[in-house]
Amino acid sequence: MATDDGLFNDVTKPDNLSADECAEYLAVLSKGLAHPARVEIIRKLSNTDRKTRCICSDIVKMLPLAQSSVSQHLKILKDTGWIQDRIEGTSVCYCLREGIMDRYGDLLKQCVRKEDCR
Amino acid sequence: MATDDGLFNDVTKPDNLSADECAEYLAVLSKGLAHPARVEIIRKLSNTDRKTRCICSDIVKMLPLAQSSVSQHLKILKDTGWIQDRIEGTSVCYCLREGIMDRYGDLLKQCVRKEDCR
DNA sequence: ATCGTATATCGTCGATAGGCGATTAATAAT
DNA sequence: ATTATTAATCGCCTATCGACGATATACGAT
Repeated sequence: MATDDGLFNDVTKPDNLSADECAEYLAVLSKGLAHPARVEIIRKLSNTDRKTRCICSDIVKMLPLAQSSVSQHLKILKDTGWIQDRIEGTSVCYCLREGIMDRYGDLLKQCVRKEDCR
Repeated sequence: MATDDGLFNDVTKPDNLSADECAEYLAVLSKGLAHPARVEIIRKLSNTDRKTRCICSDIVKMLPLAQSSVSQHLKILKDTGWIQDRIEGTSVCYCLREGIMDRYGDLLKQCVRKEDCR
């Protein structure tokens, strides 16, 4: 089952953001991507469809980091709204939050390209 | 005249990046946006065309931060490749690097959407 | 030469990031 | 019940961030 913490949980909801909220939200999402290891994780997950397994241990194997460090990065990605997890027996399956890439792209356009935040 | 430091100077050049370089570059740019004040600055600059003046002191006025803090954020934006500066008499004119938004968008697509980094 | 304005840089401080190994917790297998 | 596997968390350490006031620098105007 999907977990429920993080700064911007209801990633699917917030739509009429004030300019400040826009900036805040964009900053949070950007912070999620502000480390190469986390970019790698997002790339990996974006190439794994939702039905496919996307297991934590695979991510650990993929990166030149200790398991604890990877776990930390996964937590940050979860807290910043990029990913979800789902427990499957003894392992944990990670996947991108639905539509998060598009949402990020939209925010970039909204907040950065033009003055049309509300 | 445009200054010349920062991690990814030749923002106009790097085009066939390895996967790692892709991740690194995307992380650096993302770090640039990873603070609301910097998002605000980028928004401000993106709504200011290149001919228009985009003066440092205006940015300071816009933000609820000390001048030294704003200067620090501007430095980070410069170092991460988002902006350029140009001295004009006694003030400094800031603007977005040419095509940086598009480049960021492209990187997102390249590095995150599909496995087509080189 | 002096003053005012505009910016960058320095030094300090507390908070956060990022790394690691060790430990804990939870399940699966024996 | 014991053991193995998987992943999160803890504690520790160092480095970087982010804020600030103070200072330095550079220039224009007087």
